[in-house]
Amino acid sequence: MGEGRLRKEIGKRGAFDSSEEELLLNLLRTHDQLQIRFVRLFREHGLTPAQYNILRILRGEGRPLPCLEIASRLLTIVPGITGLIDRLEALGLVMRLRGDADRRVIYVAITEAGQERLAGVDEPLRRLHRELVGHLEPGEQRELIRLLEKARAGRDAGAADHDE
Amino acid sequence: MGEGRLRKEIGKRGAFDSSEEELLLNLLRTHDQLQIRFVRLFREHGLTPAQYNILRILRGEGRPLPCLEIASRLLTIVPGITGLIDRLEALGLVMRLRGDADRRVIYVAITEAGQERLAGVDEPLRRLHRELVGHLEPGEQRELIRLLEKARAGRDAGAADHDE
DNA sequence: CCGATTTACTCGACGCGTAAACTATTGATG
DNA sequence: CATCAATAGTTTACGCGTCGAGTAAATCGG
Repeated sequence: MGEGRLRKEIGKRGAFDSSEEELLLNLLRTHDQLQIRFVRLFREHGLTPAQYNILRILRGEGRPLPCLEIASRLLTIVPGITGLIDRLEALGLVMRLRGDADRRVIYVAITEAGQERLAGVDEPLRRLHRELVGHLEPGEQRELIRLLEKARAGRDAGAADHDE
Repeated sequence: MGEGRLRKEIGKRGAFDSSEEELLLNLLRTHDQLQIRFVRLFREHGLTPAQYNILRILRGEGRPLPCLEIASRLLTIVPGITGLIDRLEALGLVMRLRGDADRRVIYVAITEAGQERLAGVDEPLRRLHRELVGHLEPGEQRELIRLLEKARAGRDAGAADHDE
């Protein structure tokens, strides 16, 4: 039954080539389903996931950040940032500040409206978190976290500690 | 200790709100890192992930499929299919066949070139699968699969039909 | 001080996911 | 047969990730 379910969902013909493949397809599939829920929630609050992430980073940092700093934390490639900031600025949720020391840098700051928008998302988001994975036992959650971290460590193990 | 690492990567300020949040962020983050590798591999073969998935579905099924049938297996919303098929057709990897019985239906068939393109990806993809998660013990892989399925089942299971 | 390089960011183009509205064909109903 | 609803697929519009190329400000060699 472990393999029958995903195979049916994806519409594959034969068995999985390997347990690695089954695992990765499960991971991708799970992500997709979760993502759909997050997208919906953010949309209800007039935000996209990318916009939410930027606001979240700015709030977390507590000070304006350069565009490139934001980009590096998003794992997103640089050029996309401009448009994202454009839209957030048009929504009045962030503002651009030109740097004094280095005038090449443009700092992005979250506005009051941005803070409020974010605050409105906090509680529904917590509820969604519980809805999505709250049915896993605490021990299962820890184990899942451990396995995911181990999976990721396989790739960047040696590089993990060179912090950013 | 398991929480220090992701927090540093994402650039969060405080601790996680909950283990649910930590779990979900780990999942999203893991997916992103894996996805980067898949995208690269497919690009080396002149394909995008979406294009690969369509070819894979067609090969797996072994017969032409209607557009909507493909869309339903991709978890992708319908309209995107048109453009995907357009590009695959332009690349000569699939072709459209008008249905005899029902002339509304357009069947999509994989071509010889499509089969060959796909065959060229098979082995590198298997290698990538092993590289990405091959360092997990077989037991860990099974457990991870089980936990991911359980995580997904929380959503699908009872609530699948009331589909908000 | 002038020109070349570097840094930080922007612009244009393409692929794709999503939603809303449209066309074409089919099947049911009168 | 005429018409209307449902179905298959497309078009259009927008947001976003990605790539390649471009611009403005700082920095460095002369």
